[in-house]
Amino acid sequence: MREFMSITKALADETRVRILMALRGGELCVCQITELFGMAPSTVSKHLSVLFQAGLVQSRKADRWVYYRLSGREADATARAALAWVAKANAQEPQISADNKRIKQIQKTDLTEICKRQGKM
Amino acid sequence: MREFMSITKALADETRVRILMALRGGELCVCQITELFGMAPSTVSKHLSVLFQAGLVQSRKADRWVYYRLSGREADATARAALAWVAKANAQEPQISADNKRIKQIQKTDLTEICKRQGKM
DNA sequence: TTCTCATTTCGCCATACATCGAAATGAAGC
DNA sequence: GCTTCATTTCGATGTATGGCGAAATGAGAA
Repeated sequence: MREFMSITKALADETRVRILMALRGGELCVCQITELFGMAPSTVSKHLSVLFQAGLVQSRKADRWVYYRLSGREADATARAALAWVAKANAQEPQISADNKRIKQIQKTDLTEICKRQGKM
Repeated sequence: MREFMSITKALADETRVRILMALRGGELCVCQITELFGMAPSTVSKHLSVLFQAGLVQSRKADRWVYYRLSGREADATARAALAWVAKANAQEPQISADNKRIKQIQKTDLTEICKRQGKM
């Protein structure tokens, strides 16, 4: 039950749901997600931590950046079902479409450039 | 998105999840649910209100009591999928089994008797 | 080792929410 | 119409959580 509640609590915040939907297009590094929401890096990091604790996302470190992606086979059936539910429910949401557009732009920018901007927060 | 978040927020409380699982055995009146959790009637009523706003449960008034049940065809696809996910994820939970046992006991007791006890809260 | 720098952790503040008791509601019976 | 009584609403309180900035972390470069 504890595990299940960690998932529902993770899903009970709009920013975290938007992060999950953003990751459907493939892995993103912390600074890219930070850029997408215009929030402080520490805030985004905390959100990612909550999603990770719930088993909904995985991370890998490469070069100077940490990349997050949706959990696949690593996740148990409940987490996978949650991800499927979230994906289906929000597929048509305007907010998500807007996010996806923005992500495409962000992905064209060099990571170093993005991180430089965030140094001032 | 607002609708979806109302569902995830409704699911982000253990008591509310237990209520949903309890209702899988059929409709229950407010005082029976109150008896199950040993909470104040006002607290249980608030929880049921949250579940109702999210479209996860329906209610009907009969005699002196209000009965709540899981939403069926009334609910949209997202809410129904949520209920299915919750049911599957918690089917084997010890806490839920214990609740189900307790409910069977409660259902043997007369509603008037249950409500009398709660008058003192 | 020392420096750099993306990320995380920590401390703080404001807001949201679970819970309770008391008062309001409103339907059924007298 | 008045009373009863299950439920809901209201108001207050403590706790949990989202947000930020500052400091800590830690891996790679110099």
